[in-house]
Amino acid sequence: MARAATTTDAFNAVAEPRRRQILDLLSRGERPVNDLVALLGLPQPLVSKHLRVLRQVGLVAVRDVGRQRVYSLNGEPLKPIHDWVKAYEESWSRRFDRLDVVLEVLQSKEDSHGSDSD
Amino acid sequence: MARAATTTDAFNAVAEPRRRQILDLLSRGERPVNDLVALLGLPQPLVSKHLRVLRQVGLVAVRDVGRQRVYSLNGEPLKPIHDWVKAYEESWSRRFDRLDVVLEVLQSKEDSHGSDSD
DNA sequence: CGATTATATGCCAATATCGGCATATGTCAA
DNA sequence: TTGACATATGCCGATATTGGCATATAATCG
Repeated sequence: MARAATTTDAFNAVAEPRRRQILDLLSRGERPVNDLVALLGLPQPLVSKHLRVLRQVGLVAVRDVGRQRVYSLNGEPLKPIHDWVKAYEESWSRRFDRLDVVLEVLQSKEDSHGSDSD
Repeated sequence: MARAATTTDAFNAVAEPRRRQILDLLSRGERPVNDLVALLGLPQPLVSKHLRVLRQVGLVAVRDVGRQRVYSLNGEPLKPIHDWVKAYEESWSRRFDRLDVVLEVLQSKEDSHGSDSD
């Protein structure tokens, strides 16, 4: 085995920061590839490759306009991510409701287990 | 280069479904490793390895209790994920506000570009 | 047709993963 | 001390990634 393919999931596809950047740009409106290339300052083949991954998980759609390919956002595959993290929202916003847990965290940081930093 | 380390980010750490499962279990309360092993039905070394990754990105904390190591959830590193996806929430909940985009998606699916299924 | 523009693909190197299995480390009990 | 229990680590194989560079494919223009 190995790590799951980046095209398995939105989870996996979006773990790559550049792909998140691309989505962020597209959220402002559709763009042809070369626009993205210019905005990102990355080599064109690399951008095309990232777009391919995003296409395969359905996060972007393409449309042909002359010799350009215009990419647009399709956020729906992000919903599972949203749904999943949303359940944890309280764990940081109301995190002092469970002081015991906080204390445990602090305690384990002071303890002697190689300080779990690795 | 290669793919970013799983320990780089919460984004990367959480791309692995088993690690999400572990967090889901811990969200119900802290647990020693063997509890998780039993609940997940996975080999113990594998669980320990996943826990290590989660520890390295700060998603879990450990506490020693006798010869057991009790793991607990720390959701805070998930906040960046939440913040990021949240911005896209409208793109699926209000997705018919931009009918043009929807039409483009449909159109590109009918078009002849190898149907972007790959 | 040939040239140019726009984008996608192919191949390569380097890397780090996940899972399997064996084993090290650590802790408590007799 | 010896042993049993709980957990972590080490090494291995197989795989797939990201980025680089060259090149293929596609479409438009003269």
